[in-house]
Amino acid sequence: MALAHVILGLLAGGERHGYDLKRQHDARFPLARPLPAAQVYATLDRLQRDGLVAPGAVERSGGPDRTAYGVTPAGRAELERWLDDVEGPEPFVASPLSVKVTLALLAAGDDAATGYLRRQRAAHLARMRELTRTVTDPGTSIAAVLAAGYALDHLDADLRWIDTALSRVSAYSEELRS
Amino acid sequence: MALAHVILGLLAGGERHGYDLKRQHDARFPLARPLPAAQVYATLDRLQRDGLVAPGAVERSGGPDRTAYGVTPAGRAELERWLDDVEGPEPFVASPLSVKVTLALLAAGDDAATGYLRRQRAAHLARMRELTRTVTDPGTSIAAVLAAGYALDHLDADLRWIDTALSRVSAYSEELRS
DNA sequence: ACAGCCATGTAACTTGTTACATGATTTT
DNA sequence: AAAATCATGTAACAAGTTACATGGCTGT
Repeated sequence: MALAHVILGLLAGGERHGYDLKRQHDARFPLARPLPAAQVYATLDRLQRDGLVAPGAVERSGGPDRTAYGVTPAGRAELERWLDDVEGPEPFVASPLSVKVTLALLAAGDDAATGYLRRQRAAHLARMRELTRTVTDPGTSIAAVLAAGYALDHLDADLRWIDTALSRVSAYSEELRS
Repeated sequence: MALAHVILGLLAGGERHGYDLKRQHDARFPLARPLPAAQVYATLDRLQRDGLVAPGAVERSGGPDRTAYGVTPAGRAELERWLDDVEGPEPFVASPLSVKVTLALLAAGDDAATGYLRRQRAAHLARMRELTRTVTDPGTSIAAVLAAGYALDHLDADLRWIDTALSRVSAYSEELRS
């Protein structure tokens, strides 16, 4: 229910209609994938079904009717609960990188896994150069700087992992084969 | 189609039946969430529909029939394509952390966002202590060490982000309100 | 005898994705 | 006049999750 909470949060400031929510989202999260409008309407339907939002004012001006939605008391309670909750201790760890390396080792051998790690390393470095440009550009908003910084830190974490993985490929490969 | 590729990879070593794939998965990815068996059968159905796997030998021994599946040539090609592909340049960045902080700022103000960041920081540190125990335990398999190391690096990246975010809450808050 | 794992599957449901239809307004 | 964007929605589909039904085998 990730998107549902985002929409609740955006509605907390007052009633808004569907497309407006899409615009708010795209403005607030500049480096995130633009939200497909269709998903907003679908999510609003579910939120209304669950009693967390309710339709309010309807604006009729030329084009199609614009129905604004507002957060109900139950919705406000749910939003508060979610905001208070720390992002789960994540009891499980499954990284896309290690999954791919493991399967490359199993299905195609050490060389394939090593090659993959090296290519991934290069791709990460290229992406990091791009993001660094974004961060250092003085015209970038704080929201975009924070988002890009987050991505940079995590790409760097990936790089560290890639290097330890490279140094252990042969030992890991042996373990898998046993 | 994440799980589909995992299953293709596990089948690359030879025919296996559904439950065996679940066991393989859980053994290969020790810190990942155990794979619900039902999902294996559903995914095998889709893979068969798409011509990437084909049913092979059927073992009939006491219990229910065990149908083993094998990778077709098309499946092998798809697996190779996927293994060669580096994990996308991820053109979009949306971090659960920054989403929550942004919404906390919008919906509940600076104090709520700051409080959330501090609580999240404490939760991360606790989780990192746990994972460090796993990594340093000499009995841990290489697979588990790699998985835990990955998680540790990324929790550390989160911590760095949390600290920069804490130092910019008020500036960010102003930007959002403008 | 009973608990628990092995093994297969069905059904219902939730979230997210894509493509499409419709038509108005705004910009070039 | 054409193209882009505003704005709403439907329909079909993909992927993952949970609960359940069924029955055999294994260990205590």
